[in-house]
Amino acid sequence: MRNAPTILHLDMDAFYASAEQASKPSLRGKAVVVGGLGPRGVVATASYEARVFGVRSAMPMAQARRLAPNAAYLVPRFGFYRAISEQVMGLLHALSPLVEPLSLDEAFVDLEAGGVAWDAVSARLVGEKLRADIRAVTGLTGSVGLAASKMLAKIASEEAKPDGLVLIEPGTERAMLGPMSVRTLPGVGPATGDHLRRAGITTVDDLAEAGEDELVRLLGKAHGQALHAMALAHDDRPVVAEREAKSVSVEDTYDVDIHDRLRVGLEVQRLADRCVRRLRAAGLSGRTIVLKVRRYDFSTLTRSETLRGPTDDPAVVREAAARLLDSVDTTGGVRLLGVGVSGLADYTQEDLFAQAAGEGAAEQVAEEGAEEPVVEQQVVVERRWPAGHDVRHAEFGHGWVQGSGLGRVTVRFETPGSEPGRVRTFRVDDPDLEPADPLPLVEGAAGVSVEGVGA
DNA sequence: TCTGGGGTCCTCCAGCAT
DNA sequence: TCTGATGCTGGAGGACCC
Repeated sequence: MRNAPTILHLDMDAFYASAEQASKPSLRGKAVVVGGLGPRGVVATASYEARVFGVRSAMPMAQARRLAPNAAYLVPRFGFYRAISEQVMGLLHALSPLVEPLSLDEAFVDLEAGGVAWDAVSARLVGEKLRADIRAVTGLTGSVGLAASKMLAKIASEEAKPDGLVLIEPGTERAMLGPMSVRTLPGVGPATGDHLRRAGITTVDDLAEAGEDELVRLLGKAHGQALHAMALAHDDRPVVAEREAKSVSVEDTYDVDIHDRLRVGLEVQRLADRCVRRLRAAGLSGRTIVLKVRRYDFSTLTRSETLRGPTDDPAVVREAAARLLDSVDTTGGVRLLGVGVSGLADYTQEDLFAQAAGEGAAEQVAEEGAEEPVVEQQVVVERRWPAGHDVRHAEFGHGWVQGSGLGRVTVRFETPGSEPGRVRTFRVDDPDLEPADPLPLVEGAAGVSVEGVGA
């Protein structure tokens, strides 16, 4: 661990919900919940106003609706969020070549490697300027943590939320961490937290006192050693700019459990094709095919098969997935199916026989479109008017879908820079109404690249 | 109307080779 | 030739993260 707080962790505040509020003036200051709206959806992000009612990430949507019945419920628009994320990541890359994105809304930056900060004073200045720049370019707020290690920088940004900056001075880490819950440390989730609590360990100080041997005995070698080091505030992990993917997978949860074995088989084939499309789009192939099945009772099992060599052939992946399905009992119904490929390589080395066998299928997949997930969602957008998506009306201009049903769609006409707008209702097939790309959140700023972000 | 989707890493076990 | 130790690989599952 270095002796200056020059590792920065940025965490955008309630990112998806804040982006929606910035995009829709009538939602500012209101409870907004973004997540799956189907019968089995969960909350992806809740605005701070919604959190007041107890709504949290990963909570079933039905529960969120009971807690906050008057909140606005929107489906995620990942293309839109990705465009904003790219603006933010651009600001981070201006600080240092060493930027490690963790997700669309989170990243580590090594400020020392960028030569922009070398002590607490300069680091704090860089952090504050970054927050101001993010607000200027995106209109959103982010919280910044500064410390001498990744773990501490992440804890600091959590402490800084929302819309703040916390710097942990080297030398003060142990005192600060000591009284905190073990759950504060990365890698301690509900299961490990419970395990430790049963052993009488609830705080970081307890962890440090327990000693490495005891933690290894309780949690296993890797986890025990890592946790003991973290409790002592030891963390030497570098900021890593490029990470190679280890696996590619797709999965679907069905609104209603599937009982029909034939249908299960067809869904697995469909997922295998989707997975291969993703694999090919990334220029990858893989050796191990994994089938995932979540049954009616939420029990989850996986079956995998390792091939002789890597493949990106849809027929080969389909056949392997079908073989794996043969070994699974789906009596009682399945709620989720998934197909994944791991053991990735960035080249294909399929034997000639398999190539020939798969040719027809490969063409079929190509015809369905290499960017199928996006295309498929755009088709859905056009027909179903998902809540929250942008639209344009020939007469009333730009707006967003507030809700739809019974052949009607309700639209609120407003833009990021306007006052809260008025609501009008149209027939779903109104020829004057069409889906639109999101508008930039900040007028005159570099601008959200809006191409195709409606999906 | 209870529990998404896409990942990573770790542990344990069995089978096999040395 | 047999046996035990060891290490590797594959398969399954669990925990965690955003």
